[in-house]
Amino acid sequence: MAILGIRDIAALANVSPATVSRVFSTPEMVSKKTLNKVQKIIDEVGYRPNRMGASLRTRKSGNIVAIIPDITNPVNAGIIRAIEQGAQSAGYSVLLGDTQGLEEREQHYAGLVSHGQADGLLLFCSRIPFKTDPNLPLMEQLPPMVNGNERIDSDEVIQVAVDNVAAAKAAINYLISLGHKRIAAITGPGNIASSNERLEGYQLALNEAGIELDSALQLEGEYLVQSGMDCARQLLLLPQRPTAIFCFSDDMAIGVMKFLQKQGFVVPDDISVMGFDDINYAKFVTPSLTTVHQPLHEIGSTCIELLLKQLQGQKVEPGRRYLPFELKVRDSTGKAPE
Amino acid sequence: MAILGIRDIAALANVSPATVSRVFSTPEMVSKKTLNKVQKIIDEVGYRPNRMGASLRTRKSGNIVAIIPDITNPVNAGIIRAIEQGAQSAGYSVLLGDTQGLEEREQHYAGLVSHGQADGLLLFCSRIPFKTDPNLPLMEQLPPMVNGNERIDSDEVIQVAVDNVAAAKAAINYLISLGHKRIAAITGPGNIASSNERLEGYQLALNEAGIELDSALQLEGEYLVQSGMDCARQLLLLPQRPTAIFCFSDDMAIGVMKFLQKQGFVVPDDISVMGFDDINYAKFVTPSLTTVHQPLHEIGSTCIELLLKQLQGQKVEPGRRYLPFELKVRDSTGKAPE
DNA sequence: TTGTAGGCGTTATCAA
DNA sequence: TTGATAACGCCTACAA
Repeated sequence: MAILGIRDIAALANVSPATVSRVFSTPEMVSKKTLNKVQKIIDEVGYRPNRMGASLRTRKSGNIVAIIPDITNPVNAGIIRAIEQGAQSAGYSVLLGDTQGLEEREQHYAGLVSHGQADGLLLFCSRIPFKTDPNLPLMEQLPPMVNGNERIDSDEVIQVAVDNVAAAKAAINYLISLGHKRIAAITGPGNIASSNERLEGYQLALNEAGIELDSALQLEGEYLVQSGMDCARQLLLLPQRPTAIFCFSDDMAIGVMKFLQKQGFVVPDDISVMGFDDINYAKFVTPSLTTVHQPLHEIGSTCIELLLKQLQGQKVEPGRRYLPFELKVRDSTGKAPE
Repeated sequence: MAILGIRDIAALANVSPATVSRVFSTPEMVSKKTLNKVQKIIDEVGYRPNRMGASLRTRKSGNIVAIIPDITNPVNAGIIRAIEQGAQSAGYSVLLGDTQGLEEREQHYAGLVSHGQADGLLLFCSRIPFKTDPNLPLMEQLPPMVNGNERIDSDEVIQVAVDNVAAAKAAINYLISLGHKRIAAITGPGNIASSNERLEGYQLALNEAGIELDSALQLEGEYLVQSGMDCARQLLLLPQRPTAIFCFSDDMAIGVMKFLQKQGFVVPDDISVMGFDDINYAKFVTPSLTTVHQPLHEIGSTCIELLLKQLQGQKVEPGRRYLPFELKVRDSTGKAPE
């Protein structure tokens, strides 16, 4: 049995193809009687309109692309889930663009929009994956797009994220309030915007408290458990050890705790550890991890919402939207030792 | 500037649309000279062929759908990453179908294939999301499809997974070898195929060792950390406590350990805990978790490979492919107490 | 409320 | 090696 098209259905129902089309797109414009008649045929033969034909005509694919560095990262996974839900309930499908941080792949996936394979873009990295003419306004050169998590340095892009500077500041202020003065920071990779913002918040908080910065206490990690362990080792070798370690991701914090414990240190009595993200496991490691909560679902749903608005032709104001973070105090932080 | 089409390029380059098309699809059939000429125009105006037009003609969308219950689960995320890589390097894009376990959503996403929006299907649940006629051979009614992880009861479907029965058996045999006789099992939801297989392996291993089954030691969880904690509480309330607990997911094992420790038990001295999956955090919790390793990357890459083969018109034998699991012995299991 | 007709952008077939 | 022509399946003025 060959696959039937709209004309076959029309013939079987004794109506025109246009009417069949209307049954799907604007059923209120079809009389009850014909509607039933056509519907019956459709159900009988199991006709499904071909999306490609429709897309070609309407110039809408019904897809959006989400460009993320790593779906394996719980932060991204949480965001993507919210995106997928929002997209689905608006009739859109989500194309997954896992880039492993590679610019080449970011461009590949952004290209899907240029090819008409997707209508809009959700971008979770800090590069704009399009060649743009600096003489023209940026907004006019970009497709419907929302940038999440990683800041892009432009006021013309719609951005959704937590205020990383303020969040890091809040984290450090809490540690300071516990009496800590030698506070180490384990950052993410130096080319990641969010990591640099957190670093800024860290330095700001220390400055405001009149604590001198010590570059030996500032280590660069890779947002992975293993780099937490590596950095912890380095910090323990210091002549003057920190009394608290602020990690820019929970994974690294987990690595730090693991290493400290292996070396016989007690967290938080000897050294306090603070994370960032509040992944699921943060409350289940031992001791449970004090960390900065990111509202993953809200980040994802805000991103998709703003994108859908654009796709529906509504104007969305460019610029940053900050979503609220929350300091989750648990058991990995405590008073500074004497 | 309006978007240019293939005819515009053809006009600019003084060739026919067919030639421009060939520059993309079969450049070896175009003379060097015309190739260069056309290429130059393409680069100048930044022409990108519209995928919808091509798809309509070729009846290939270039997309595949991955239907998974929850992208937030590290097991799924790991598999998806491998899938995405394999798909991308073959020129396919991956549509993400996160279903939250809802049959309705499974069908929605499977529908993308019927609508021509995707060419094939990767299925990580145990229902076939198509209405099929039981009188006809199943294979002829299904689109190119591969089923991963969750068994479907049919020899006509291509399936890729770990041998859950054997894996669970190996896990229990190891516990038995440590002297454990009262071994509890915390299963996944009762409608999940993989969970039932693991349960089968658990029972088989105990039977073969001549250990009587005790239904009080067999609890149903939800694959979540929280249900691990809940089940652990129940087990501790038993008149005869287990000396070992086998959890059908690492998340539940982490919950179990957390609860045991909170109650003052020492793992593994008082009670041994074994997980399943070997997620990233398994080796970083305290004590590090003994568990059954699933080869996530290999599962994903095998799935996509078998799907791509079908999409290229090659015949793929239906039936199950088992990928090797591995027992990872760490610190959460030890000799049974006297 | 329904039908007619043309075209969305590409590729496949066939002929040159 | 290249070109002319006809679909692919659908939607949407416009006309009836």
